[in-house]
Amino acid sequence: MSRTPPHPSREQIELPTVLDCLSDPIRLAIVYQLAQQERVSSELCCGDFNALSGKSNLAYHFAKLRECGLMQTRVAGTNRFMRLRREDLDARFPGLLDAVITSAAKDADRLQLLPECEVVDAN
Amino acid sequence: MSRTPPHPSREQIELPTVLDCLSDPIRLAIVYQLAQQERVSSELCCGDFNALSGKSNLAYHFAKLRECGLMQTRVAGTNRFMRLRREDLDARFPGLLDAVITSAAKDADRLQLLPECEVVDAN
DNA sequence: CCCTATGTTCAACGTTTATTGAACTATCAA
DNA sequence: TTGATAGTTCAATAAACGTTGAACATAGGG
Repeated sequence: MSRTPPHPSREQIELPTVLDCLSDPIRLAIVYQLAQQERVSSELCCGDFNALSGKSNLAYHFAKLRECGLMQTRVAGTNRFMRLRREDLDARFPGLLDAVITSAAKDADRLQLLPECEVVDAN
Repeated sequence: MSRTPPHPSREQIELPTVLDCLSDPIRLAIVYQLAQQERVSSELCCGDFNALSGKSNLAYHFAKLRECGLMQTRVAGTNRFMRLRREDLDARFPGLLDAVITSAAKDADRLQLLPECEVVDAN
């Protein structure tokens, strides 16, 4: 349980897989929360998402997000820290991640996302 | 079989549903093809997608695309003409559709999309 | 060393999904 | 009216998906 799990290379990241990953409400909430955390340029660990679902269900969604290339997992002691693969995603699919985050932010209440911070555009 | 099928209103269009719809390779190809057609400001009918799959399978995907709000279906005689709901989508999710189309265009060969026209950015 | 905290893995389950072919409906043209 | 064309609907099937709880692995603190 201590080794870094496998990640796809930048070129292996596929559009349909990424979209499918983002289409699940729980995973979208995870990505949204990671995007908020980007502003503080820091990572989050599994426990920070406990509000979203049970531990084992979250582990399932974390694996999907990692395998599709949306996020990086770093193992540190008994914790796993994760962050968005912003650079790789922007290189492969320019503007996509930002459009998704912005759209999610607009619908934050409908999607039951944490308000967390102020949002760019009011509508 | 002659009445216009139901479409969601602009406000009823949901982000996860749209992303899920776009995550299927056949539906992504349909949307991509409709986006190419936008340049000629014209519509396409079901038969124009016969290269992608069988008729009944296409009808299934058309229904999904319509129900999630990605496209409009107009009935004319024995034909159904469709177009992207560009305005509604841009209003709800600014930049999202363009980012998806651009990303798909970059991966056109990998996604087995028709080359159709020239593409904005080479990479 | 034990105990606790953090996460993963596994088997089980019920649900949804994409795909098929056959049957059907509707429109148009001869 | 007959036939062809365009597309939908239905039932069936196999695969994938999300969720659960129990068992497991690992690391750190007393």
